Amino acid sequence: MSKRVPNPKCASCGSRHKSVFCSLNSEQLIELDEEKSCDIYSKGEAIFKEGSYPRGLFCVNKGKVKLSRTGAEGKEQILRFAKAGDVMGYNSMLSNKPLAATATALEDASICFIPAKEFFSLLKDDPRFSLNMLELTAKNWHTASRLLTDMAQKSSKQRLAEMLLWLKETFGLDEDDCIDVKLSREEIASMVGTATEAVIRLLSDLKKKGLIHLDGKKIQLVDIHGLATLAELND
Amino acid sequence: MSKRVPNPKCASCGSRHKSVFCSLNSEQLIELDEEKSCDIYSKGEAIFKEGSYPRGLFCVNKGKVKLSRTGAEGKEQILRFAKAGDVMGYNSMLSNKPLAATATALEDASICFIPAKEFFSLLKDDPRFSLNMLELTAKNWHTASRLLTDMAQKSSKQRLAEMLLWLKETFGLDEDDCIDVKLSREEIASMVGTATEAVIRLLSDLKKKGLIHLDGKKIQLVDIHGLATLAELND
DNA sequence: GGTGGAATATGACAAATATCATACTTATCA
DNA sequence: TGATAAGTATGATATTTGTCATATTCCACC
Repeated sequence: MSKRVPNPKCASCGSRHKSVFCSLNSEQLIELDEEKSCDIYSKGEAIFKEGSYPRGLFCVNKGKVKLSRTGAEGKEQILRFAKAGDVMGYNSMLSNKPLAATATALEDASICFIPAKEFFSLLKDDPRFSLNMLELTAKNWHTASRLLTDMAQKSSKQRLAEMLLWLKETFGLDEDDCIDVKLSREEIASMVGTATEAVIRLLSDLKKKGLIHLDGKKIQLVDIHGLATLAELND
Repeated sequence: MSKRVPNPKCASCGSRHKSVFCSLNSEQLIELDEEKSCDIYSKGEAIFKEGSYPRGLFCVNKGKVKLSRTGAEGKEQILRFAKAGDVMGYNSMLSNKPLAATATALEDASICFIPAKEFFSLLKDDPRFSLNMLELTAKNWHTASRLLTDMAQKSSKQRLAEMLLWLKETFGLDEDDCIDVKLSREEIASMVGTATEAVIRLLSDLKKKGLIHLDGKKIQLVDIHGLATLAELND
C-alpha cells in the first residue's frame, strides 16, 4: 500500500509554475500545504480506480502515472499520462460522476492529495484558478477530439507512430534520443488500440525502416520527421 | 449565408434551464440579451469552421447541429452533436486554441452568438457560471474517454449499435420510436469510423436480427435492450 | 550465477473490414 | 414531369488485423 510522507511545500515545488496552481498567492499556497497530504506509491500500484468517487484532487509531485480505462472485454485502454505538476481526478469531482479512469504509477511516485473542500473553495474564491481549470479541461477536449479522430480513421501503424510522438511530447527524450518512459509492449498496445503482437511487429517494421531503434523497453527516435510523415500519410 | 434575425429573449428560452445559463439572474439575462445576436443557418450550412478562432460563444436556440473534424485523409469524423440549449466554441476560447471542430446545421437552425467579452465577464464575475462551464467540460471528458475506448476496442458492428443508442439519448425517439434526427449513411459512417458500405451492410444486419427497422433515413429502434447487449458483448 | 516466469518475438491462419465495381432507388430542380 | 445527380444497396476481392501456437529472450529472485 501507499505510505504517507511529510508534505512537500507547494511554494518550493518545481512543477508549480507549469501547473493549474501557477497563479496562487503565498497565502493560498500555505493553506494548500496545511490541507493537503502526500503519499508514496510504488511502481504498478493504483492511485485511484475507475468507478469510485474521489474525495479530492490528486496532484503528481514526482513520478509518472498512466490513466486508463477498462473496456467492455476487460481490456485496458490508456487515455492519458500524468507527470510532475499534473492534476488528476478533477473531471470526476466537477461533473459529480464516478472516476472515468484508473491511475497507476508507472514508476515509484509521490502524489499529493487536496481534499475536495479545499479544491472547491479555491474554485469559488479565485476566478484565476477557475480559469486555469477551464483552460485545462478545454485543452483535454482538444487532445481527445484529435485522438478520437485518429482512432477512428488511422491504421494501427499510423496510430503507433502517432503514439510514439505523443510519448515524446509528454515525457521528452533522454540524452540518447530515447523516449523517457518505460512501457511494456502490452501497454503500448493499449494506447494504440491493437493487439500486443501487432505492436511488436509494427515496432520492428519501424526499426527496419530506420525510423526508430529498439533496445529492450528503450525506444530511440531516429527519424522524428519520418515518423510524423508516416502518422499523417497512408504509406 | 446566414441571416441576422431579432434576438429571442434568454429569459423566455425554453432550453435555458437545462443549459449552462440556468443559474443566471434576470439582470444577467437582460445583459446577455443586449450583447448577443442571433442568426439563421439553413440545412448544411457551416456555423463555424475548424482551425479558425471564434470571437465568442455559440448557443443553439433551435435546430440540430453536428460538430465534426477533418481527419488526415480529408475524411469527416463526427465528434458530437448540439441541440437547443447547447453551447459551442467554448473549448477553443478557453484554451486559446483554434476551433477543433466544424459546426454544421443538420436542419434549419437559429444560433445565438455571445461575444467573448461577455462570456469572460460572466466567468470572472459569477462563480456559479464558471462551475457550470467546468461541469460541462468535465462531462465532455467522460463522454470522450468512453468514446475513445469504444473506438479503440470495439468492432464496427458494436460501435454502430453504440452510436444508435447515443443518437437516441441525444435526440430522443419520435412517436414511432424512430431516432429523431435525419442522418445520411455516410454521416453515420463518420460517427462510427467505418466505410459507408459497411454501415449499410451492418444496418441491414441489425434489421435482419429484428433490432431495428429501416424506412429511408428513418431508423426505428425495435429492441433497445438487444442493441445495448450487442454494443457490450462480442456476439 | 543459475532458474522459473514473464515479456518479447515470429509464423500460420482466420476473421473483420476496406476498396472497387456496379446496380438500383430516391430526391431535386429546371 | 422528366432528367440528373446523389444516396443507397450488393457482390467480389484485397488488405489489414486479430488469434492461436510456439519459440526465444530477458530479468528478478533465490
